[in-house]
Amino acid sequence: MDKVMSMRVFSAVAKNNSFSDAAKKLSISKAMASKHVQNLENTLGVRLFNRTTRKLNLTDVGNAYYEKVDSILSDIDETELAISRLNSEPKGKLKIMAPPSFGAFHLSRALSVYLRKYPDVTTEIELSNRMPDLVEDGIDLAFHVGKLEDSSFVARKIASARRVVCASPYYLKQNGTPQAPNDLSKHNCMVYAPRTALNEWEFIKNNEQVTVKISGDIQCNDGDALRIAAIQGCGIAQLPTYIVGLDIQSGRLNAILEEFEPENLPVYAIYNHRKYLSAKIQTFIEFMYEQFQPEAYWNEWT
Amino acid sequence: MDKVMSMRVFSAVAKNNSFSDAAKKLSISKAMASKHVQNLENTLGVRLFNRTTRKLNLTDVGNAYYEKVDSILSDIDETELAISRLNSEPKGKLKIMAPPSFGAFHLSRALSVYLRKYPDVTTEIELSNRMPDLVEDGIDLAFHVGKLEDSSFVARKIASARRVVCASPYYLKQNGTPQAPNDLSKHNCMVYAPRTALNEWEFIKNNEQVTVKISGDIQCNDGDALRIAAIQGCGIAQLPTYIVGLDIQSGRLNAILEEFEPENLPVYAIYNHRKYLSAKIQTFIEFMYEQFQPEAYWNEWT
DNA sequence: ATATATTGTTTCCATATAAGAAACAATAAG
DNA sequence: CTTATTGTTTCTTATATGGAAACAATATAT
Repeated sequence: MDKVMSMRVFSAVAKNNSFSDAAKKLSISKAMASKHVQNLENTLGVRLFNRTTRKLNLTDVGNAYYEKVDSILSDIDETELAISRLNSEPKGKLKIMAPPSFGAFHLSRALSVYLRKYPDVTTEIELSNRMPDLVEDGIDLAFHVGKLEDSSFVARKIASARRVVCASPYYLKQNGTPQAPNDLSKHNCMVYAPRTALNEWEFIKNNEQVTVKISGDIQCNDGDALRIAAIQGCGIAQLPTYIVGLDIQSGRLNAILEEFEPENLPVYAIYNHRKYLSAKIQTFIEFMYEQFQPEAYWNEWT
Repeated sequence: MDKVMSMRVFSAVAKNNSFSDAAKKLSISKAMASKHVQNLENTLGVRLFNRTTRKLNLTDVGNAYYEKVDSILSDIDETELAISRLNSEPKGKLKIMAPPSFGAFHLSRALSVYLRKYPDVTTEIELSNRMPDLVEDGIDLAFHVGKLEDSSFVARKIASARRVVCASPYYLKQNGTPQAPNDLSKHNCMVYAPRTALNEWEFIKNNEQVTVKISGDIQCNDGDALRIAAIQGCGIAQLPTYIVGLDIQSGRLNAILEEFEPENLPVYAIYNHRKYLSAKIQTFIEFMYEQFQPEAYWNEWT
């Protein structure tokens, strides 16, 4: 028998000086009203009302209890209301994790708009190339580019990342421009290994996916570092356009082998659970999704 | 599912960072611990913990809830403890009702001793000849002399009241002393009608109860008034010894027809309920009972 | 690597409980 | 004297409770 309910019944009976009226107001039978008060009396070992079938009077213990019960009940109600509100309005700290090459520019760019829209939300951002442990690290939302291995969390695709092979104009002038994927074997191809090593590059040739083993003198898990290396003419890199899009647009890098481009990688927002998702997380995921509809701005530069 | 229990489980899980440990400490199965937290999450519409089988973390809603839950729980516990104590230690106001002729002297005499023994008890005394309505009048304890009609309350016999026929020496000298109950018909017999009218007096003759119709020019529901009348020589009265005991002892009144005395009347303490009787009432009943053991002092004057 | 132990969850089932309808006892009011 | 209303009790049924065991996931030990 639910003690909180018993307390509600007791309070109502005391207020109305009647079991019947209290039962009506609480939409329960008077039989239950009677049992609830008895339940309280039994657990407390105390008589709360002196009552006959016609008269009702709080005992003085009952009176002392009554003085406390209402404040306890309203404490419970207020707390539950506040908790529900906390979850239904975007509010509180949003802990986000993202790969540096994605987060440093694109995430913070979007975030600044989001935070202006929801001023009660604050953020803590961790940029890292490691795979996040949402529960252990207490992370609300993590971004991941590429296929997902683990499925112990929920993922929502928010954008796609076009991958492009590129090099600096200077490098291409010095070493020639590859015309087909296989030409890459003669070049210094810098390996981007975000979270998983990638010493193969994907392409699409005659509607068929082909992979080309590549090699070079730089392997790095940080896309921005490779971008700098490419710009400086160290070699060729296959990088997402969210890293090199602007460089290609401005001519610092040239895209090559565009006609062999592989399928875009998915960009996921991943989080812990689907049920009872808090408003701050829900609205942020939705907001990020909107940002990159119908196509992420970083994928086009012509 | 008891919400208070669910809150206790939630609090324990948060404290121990473990469902299993919390379950052990609360002596429930871990299955139940899990269900209780789910119960809370469902009623609140909120995720309280991020959890996998190996890791556990409060969500920030969970954290906000946790900050409140403990204070609510301790509020409930403290209240219940205080209420139990209130009932188990003599404390608070004791509302007593008694017939004036009994209360004005004997009750207040005993009460002054009782109150010295239990300083946390205060009293409100109503002296009245009417029959008390314990519930309506909010009376903790009432005293009644004589047979009980109503049985909607609990009664405890605490003493017996000897009844004696008496008159002033002056009256007897003027009108003669009756030698047998039947002689009373020639006398002015004052009718004492406490709560129920008594125009018959009881006697015992040859081990058999006999009643004698009496008449006189005074009928009163207040014993003390009749006592005064008797002392002043107005007539003969049959009165309890708790009223006239001292007068007979001092010679202001003479007892007559002592060999025909009827059975003593019971003196009852009556109260509302037997279960969960508060300490103040319980101890007071016991105290009063002790006062008049083995025999009430008012019944003997020789 | 493989085995073992421990975690939180789920399933299953006997048991206990909740809830209300109706009968009941007590007592005001008409 | 009848009627209506009170709080309690009884009775029955549908539901919930609670734990054992199976389960899935994942640390730790060997």
